[in-house]
Amino acid sequence: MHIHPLRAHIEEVLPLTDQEFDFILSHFTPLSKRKHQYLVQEGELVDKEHWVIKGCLKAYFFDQNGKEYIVQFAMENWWITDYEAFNNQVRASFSVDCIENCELLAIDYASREKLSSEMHKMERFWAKKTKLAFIASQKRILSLCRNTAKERYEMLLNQYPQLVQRVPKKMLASYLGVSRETLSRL
Amino acid sequence: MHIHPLRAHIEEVLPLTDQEFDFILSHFTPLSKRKHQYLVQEGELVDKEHWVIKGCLKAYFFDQNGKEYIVQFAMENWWITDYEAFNNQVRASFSVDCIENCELLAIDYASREKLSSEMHKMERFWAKKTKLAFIASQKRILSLCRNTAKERYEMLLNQYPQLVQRVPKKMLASYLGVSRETLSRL
DNA sequence: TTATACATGTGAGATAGATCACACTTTGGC
DNA sequence: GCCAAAGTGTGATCTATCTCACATGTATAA
Repeated sequence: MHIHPLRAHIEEVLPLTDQEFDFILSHFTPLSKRKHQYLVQEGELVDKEHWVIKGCLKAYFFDQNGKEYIVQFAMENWWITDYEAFNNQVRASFSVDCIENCELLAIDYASREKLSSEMHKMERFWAKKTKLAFIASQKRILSLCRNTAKERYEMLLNQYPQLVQRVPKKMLASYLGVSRETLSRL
Repeated sequence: MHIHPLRAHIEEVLPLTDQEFDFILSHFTPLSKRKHQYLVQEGELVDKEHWVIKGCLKAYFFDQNGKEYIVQFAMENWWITDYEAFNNQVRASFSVDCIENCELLAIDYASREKLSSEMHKMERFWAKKTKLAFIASQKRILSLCRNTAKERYEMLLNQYPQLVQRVPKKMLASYLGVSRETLSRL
C-alpha cells in the first residue's frame, strides 16, 4: 500500500492520522498543466498556491528592458505561487509558468485559511515551511554578496543537480543574477 | 492609560484580550544591553529570540578575509536572532550585536514553542511575521540582481531613513553588498 | 585632555561581469 | 521532414564596482 506523496511531504514535518490527511487533501484540487502554460500571471489576482507532484516551474518577471528575473524555481514537492500577492490578496508582480508538463495540487486562499484555523497542525506545518523558505532566502542574499558567479553556479549545481539538468542555462543565469554569456563561460 | 508596545505590535496583526496579552507577556524576559554587547555569538547555541523595545542591532558575520556581511538590522518593534540556529537549535553562524544601548524582550525556544502550541493566535501571529520576512527577503534578492549600488542605497534611504541616520555608513555598505568606498562615493 | 580606535572621503588602478554581435545547434510545431 | 524559434558558445569591448592607499575628521575611554 502506497502513501500519498503530499502526506509523505507533510509527515516530514509532523505525523498525521488517516482522517487528518483525508481532511487536508479534501481542500486541494488536482491540476494538470502543459509546458509553457501559466499558473499565475503578472497583474492578476492570485487565488491559489500550488504544490508540485510532478514537473518543473518558475516564478519570474521581466523588467522594463525585457530582462528576465527568476525569483524561484519549483520541482517535485515544492510549493509555488506569488506569495506576496497570495497572502495579501493583491495583484501579482510575478508570473508562474510551467517549464515542463506539470501535475499539481492547488489550494485556494479561503481553503488555506480555513484549514489553518481549523487545524493547528497545518498552521504549524506551513509556519515551518515558511521559516525554511525565509532561511533559504537569507542564504541566497548572502551568497549574492559573498560569492562570485562561478561559486554560486557551483553551489546551485551541488544543491540542486537535477534542476541544472532540467532547466535551460539561460534561466539558471537569471536565477543566479548573472548574464547567460557569463554563465556559459562558467 | 497606555498600551504596552508589544501588545500594540501584536495587535497590528490580530486583536488580543487583556488576559491573552498578560499570558503572552509572561513568556518574555526584559533585557538591557549596552552598545557593543552581543545577544548571539557565532558558534554558540541560540536559545533566544529578541524583540526590540528601544535601540538598534545587527546580525552579521565575518568571512575568512575579515570582511563583514550584515544579514539583518533591527530597530524598535523588530525581531532579531539567528533564525536558522534558533529554529533548529543548532550553533549560530551569525552574531547579533547592539549598535546602540538596547531595551529588549527575550523569549527562549521552549517558551516560544509552548506559547505557539497553547495559543493558536500566537502561532498565527508569528506565521504572519515570518511570511512578511520571507517576502521582504525575496525583494532584497531581486534588488541585489536588478539595481545598482546607488539605487539600492536610495531605496534603503527611502524605506528606512532612520536606519541610515543611526547606523555607520560602513555597516550600511555591508548590508547593501557594496564596499564602503563605493557607498561613500554614492 | 589626550590618544587610539573608528568613521569617512577621495584618488588611481585592477577586474568581474555586462553588453553587443555573430555563428552554430537543437527543439518542437505544422 | 522542414523551418522558425529557442538555446548555447565565444570574441571584443565597456563599465560598475572592488581594492589598495592615504588623508582627515570624530568619538570614546583612560
